Amino acid sequence: MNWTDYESHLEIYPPEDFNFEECLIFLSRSDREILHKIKSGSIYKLLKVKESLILFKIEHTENTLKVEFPISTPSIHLREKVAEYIWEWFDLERDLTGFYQMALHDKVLKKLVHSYNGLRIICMPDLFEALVWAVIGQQINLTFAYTLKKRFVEQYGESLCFEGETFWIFPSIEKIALISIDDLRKHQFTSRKAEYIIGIAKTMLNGELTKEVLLQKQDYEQVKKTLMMIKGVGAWTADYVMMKCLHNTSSLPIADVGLHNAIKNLLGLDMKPTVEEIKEYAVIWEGWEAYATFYLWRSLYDKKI
DNA sequence: ATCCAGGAACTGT
DNA sequence: ACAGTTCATGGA
Repeated sequence: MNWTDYESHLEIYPPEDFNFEECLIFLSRSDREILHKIKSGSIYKLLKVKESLILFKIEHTENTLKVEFPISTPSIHLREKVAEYIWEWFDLERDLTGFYQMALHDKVLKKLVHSYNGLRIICMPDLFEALVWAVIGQQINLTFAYTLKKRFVEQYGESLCFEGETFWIFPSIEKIALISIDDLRKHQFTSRKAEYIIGIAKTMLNGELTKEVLLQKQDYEQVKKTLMMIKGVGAWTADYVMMKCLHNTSSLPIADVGLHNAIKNLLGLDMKPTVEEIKEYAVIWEGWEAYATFYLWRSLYDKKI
């Protein structure tokens, strides 16, 4: 992590090939997103660290991320936690050289890495949030998924008001472990989704599942298998979480409809590719499947047909 | 109206 | 292992 603490604010120094504008495009993809706000090119987010609510603002100038604290400046310990969160959020530890070299030889990715150079996987550092968001997104369109997430956060999350705006924290494991399926059904969650989400909260509350334990496992299949033992987590969700939360660049949510559509658009296919065809495209991606997927998802935001 | 959406579990073979 | 079925709801 490359940063400096200036007591009143922080400066974080991303790698050369980091594109803040691309981050903003991704973070602006839904007007129903309530876990951060974008205002005048700056990102605002509320974070909870050890019972402290911290509102921070990220500005970008000359490839430096300047982090300020509009409400009050937290302690040095918490400032470091904020820096760590941001470093992880934008996957700043990643060296993308290998990805870009590989992509030059790939007909699918070649144009994308040129257009979106510096785009990094926008992560979800919190495992519970990543799992719940993935379950919410299963088999429904993204717009509705964001609606469900908004209801979920506004009903069960913590919030804080500042200058007439409300900032939200994703609901805690403790809180969700105690609600009932019917509580979520009132918000148009299907009973199945409700059951999965509450089950995940209960499993994590018992300490049976933590990000640390998953990160300790080195073997890709072992991590995936562990995740898939959770009811409601299939192959797609496991890969999604490995990609967005565990920073596993080899994860490939191969059943993903967005991935299929992106390839179809990009190659001008008449029909969406089959899983077998995607496996063939993905051979060259080895080691960078997650980044290939993320760049393909990004391409979906360009061409609204 | 109709199709389908950033799927998963269950069932039967 | 593998394919078909069911679940449920809103978006376009």
